[in-house]
Amino acid sequence: MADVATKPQTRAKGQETARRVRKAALRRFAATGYAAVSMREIASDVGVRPGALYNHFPTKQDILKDLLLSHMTDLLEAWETAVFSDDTDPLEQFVRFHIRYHLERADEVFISYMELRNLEPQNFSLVEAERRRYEAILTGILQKGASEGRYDIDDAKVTTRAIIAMLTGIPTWYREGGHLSEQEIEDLYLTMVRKTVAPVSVQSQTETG
Amino acid sequence: MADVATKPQTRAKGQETARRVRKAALRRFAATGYAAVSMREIASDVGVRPGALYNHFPTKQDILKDLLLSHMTDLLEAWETAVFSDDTDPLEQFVRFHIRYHLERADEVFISYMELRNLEPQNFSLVEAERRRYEAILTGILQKGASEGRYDIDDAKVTTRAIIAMLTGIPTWYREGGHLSEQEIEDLYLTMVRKTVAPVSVQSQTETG
DNA sequence: CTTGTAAATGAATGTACGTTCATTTATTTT
DNA sequence: AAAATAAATGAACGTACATTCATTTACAAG
Repeated sequence: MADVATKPQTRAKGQETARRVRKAALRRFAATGYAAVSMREIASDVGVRPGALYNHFPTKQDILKDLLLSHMTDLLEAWETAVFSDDTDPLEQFVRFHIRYHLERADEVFISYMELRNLEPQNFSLVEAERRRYEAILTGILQKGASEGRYDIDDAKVTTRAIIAMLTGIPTWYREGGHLSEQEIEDLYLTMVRKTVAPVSVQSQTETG
Repeated sequence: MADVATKPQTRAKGQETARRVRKAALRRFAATGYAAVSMREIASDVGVRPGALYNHFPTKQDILKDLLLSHMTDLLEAWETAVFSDDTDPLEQFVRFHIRYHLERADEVFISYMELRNLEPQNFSLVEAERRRYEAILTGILQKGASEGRYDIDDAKVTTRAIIAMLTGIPTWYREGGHLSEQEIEDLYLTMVRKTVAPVSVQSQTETG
């Protein structure tokens, strides 16, 4: 066996600590906000002295940047590697994927929205670029459907933001064990999203005046 | 003239200071978050020494509670006193009202969502109760429309949250002077909301598989 | 004019913060 | 076995924090 496979225990231990720092920081940031969390608290969660954190992250700000950026890149990678049966409506794929991914990562979603403003401008730009890439996926699906006459959309970018806001709001109120299953949530939202972009051809109007 | 109308200047000055404290705190909390704002910064904005703040608010926490609670009660009062032409679709009334009110108060909306977690449990409950009252307004409109066959809705509460999330997301990206006017935003979202709750009677399906 | 009171000051309290660093411990490399 | 390196420690750094309070200023009431 070549020495490629050897895993120096010291380095492995260090990476494990870094992982635990990310995990503890994520939970704390989501619970009370970036500014309200001290390095001492994170160190205490990890089981280490505060100074040890600086072997893994140069500053507190870098922990936040790491969390927000990797959330977006993980999201994009998950979409790119997700496998769907080819004959599924792309809009259905996107809606179900988005709901599932975000319900599994309530803390990441929360801090990605909340703590953007605590990023230094340069780090903010990095995260925003990834966010736009993600939105562009849905915009592309909508534009393709519209050009083929399957959807009726006034403004693809506004509709993208409306749909993503609608879907991303779910983790703020959904609780496991509530009266709706995750599957039911998916189905309800898929129906609403489909109606939002549906052709208005023969759709009845709801105005009274 | 009765002495009811007299305004002691000292007290008037104090109320003006309290108003300026709220205003400064609102802007700062929205910009960098509750925990990241110091009483010294607020005092500096107001043009006063830090100790003077305690003549108007017992603690920093009370400033936050004041802002979040009054945002919700102001919102409810604005809805209750809003006058619409009677023949307007209630759903249209609600959508236009919500968008207008929230676009005018981006900072209040932002901190009401962001800083809820920084409220002590008792204050949190007060604000949550008001939020539920507001959601109930839209739920009522949806249920009435559904019972009269004008809307087709699977779950009124889920639909309420979906619509409010969609609408409340607008201030996160809308900027005055952008390529869409506030009127155009209202119209675009009204169309999407109407379609979301429209009867599916003859609506075409968008599935491909 | 005196008394009362609301508002603001200026200084101080003790506490907690992010970060640094010389040193120690544990593991890997030569 | 020696040298190199990664990881963690423990103590310290200067700074900033929310809040308190005796005192002063400015206005109101009797």
